[in-house]
Amino acid sequence: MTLSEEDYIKIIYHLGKGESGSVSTNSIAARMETKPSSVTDMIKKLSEKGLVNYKKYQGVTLSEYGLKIALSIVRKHRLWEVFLVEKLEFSWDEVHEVAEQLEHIKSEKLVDMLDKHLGYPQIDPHGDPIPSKNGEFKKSIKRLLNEVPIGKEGICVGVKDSSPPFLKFLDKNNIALGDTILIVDKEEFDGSLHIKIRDIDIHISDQIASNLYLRIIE
Amino acid sequence: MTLSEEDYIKIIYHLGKGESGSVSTNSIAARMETKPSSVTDMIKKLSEKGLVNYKKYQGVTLSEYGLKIALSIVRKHRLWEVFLVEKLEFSWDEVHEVAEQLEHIKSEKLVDMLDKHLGYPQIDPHGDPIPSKNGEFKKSIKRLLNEVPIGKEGICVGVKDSSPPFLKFLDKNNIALGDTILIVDKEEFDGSLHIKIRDIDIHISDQIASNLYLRIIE
DNA sequence: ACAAATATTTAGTTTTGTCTAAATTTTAAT
DNA sequence: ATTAAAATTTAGACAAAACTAAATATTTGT
Repeated sequence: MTLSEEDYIKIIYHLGKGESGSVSTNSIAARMETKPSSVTDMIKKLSEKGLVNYKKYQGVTLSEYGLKIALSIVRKHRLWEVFLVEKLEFSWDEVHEVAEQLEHIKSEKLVDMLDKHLGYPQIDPHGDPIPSKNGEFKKSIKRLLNEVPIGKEGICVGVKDSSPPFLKFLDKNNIALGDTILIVDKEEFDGSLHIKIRDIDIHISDQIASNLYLRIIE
Repeated sequence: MTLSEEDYIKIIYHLGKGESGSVSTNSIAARMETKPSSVTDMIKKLSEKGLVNYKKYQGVTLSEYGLKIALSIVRKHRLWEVFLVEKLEFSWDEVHEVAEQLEHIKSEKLVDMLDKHLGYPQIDPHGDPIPSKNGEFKKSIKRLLNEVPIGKEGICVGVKDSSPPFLKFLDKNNIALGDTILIVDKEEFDGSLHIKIRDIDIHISDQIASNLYLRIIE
């Protein structure tokens, strides 16, 4: 698989999730920032290699084999994103471009060991689920932090209240988009939460918790 | 810089260290596993871009700019090797192929943060020094472990005694080529050493220490 | 010094992934 | 149901990086 082929497969995968069935030449061209004629050429090649199902003028879908490849690329991309945020202090919005490069590195052992090193994460800093080695997916849902059950962990993916004081609070407490948050305990009395973030325990009020969105696994 | 150009620059750098002055077309071709005619083509391109000094039939040397690029690639390669061994449990002999790919990832922040994450290592798992961000090099020397001064650290790069019992001993104590070893203390009484390896303190006899080679910085 | 051996370069192709321009098919509108 | 618009494909070309075969330079052995 060349770099370019992998990019096409990944894009067809992402566009295909829109559930409209098959993916159009034009939409691929737009995402690849290339011309439709180039896309046609590449699709033919991918089709000959058995990675996609293609009928002229009818758009394209991933074959079973193509889907497997796509999932392995997505897996790599998201694991690297976790690595960049958790280990190298990248912020949520800086990771994509670099992960885009790292996802093409070819080494099964590298991916396995990276997965282990990161503690087998199931979700990336954008809250998207990470496919397992054999391509299985957990579904993820978005919840306000105060609605997440005790013991669950999730990724911080957004705020309900975006007022400067609230954002300042988050900043002061070192809570950023992309951070993993574990709900350690909840006080019955006032609904306040004990959470663990970057291995540090902090205590936050229900008011804060009801303005932070987490993405959690099912 | 394309991938291929980077490979050429790196190879010219390594061959050039042989101090014969300029690097021959043939030697580059051998290392690149390509044909001399292809090398000539590429050298012309690199020369036009100001990365190398080239006169027909006279071989090639890196320009100042080319050297800067080469050092940055070497730096990346060796930092990734440290990462693979220290963080992902790769062994000394598994890292090269993967680092060969990782060295081409383009992100200044990635390299800086990786360097920080690894604790600014000065030497890679093969005992070769890692150029600093601005291309400076420490010289490295090979020493028997029992000749390394207290407080120094080095990389395990070889054994003097390669008998099965000795190798078995190393294995049992989790000492492998590529491991970083810190000399914590030496017992005056019997010359035995307290060393730290992978964050674990162990105590080894002088007999062991006099059969293990470390590579240390200056 | 000069022929033979070796090293290097040139010339002309190939492959990959792209492009433009033109042709064709599908979709949408009336 | 036609036709205009949009989407897609074909045909022909190009740049990068490689190749083969042939030509040219350099080095070496005597």
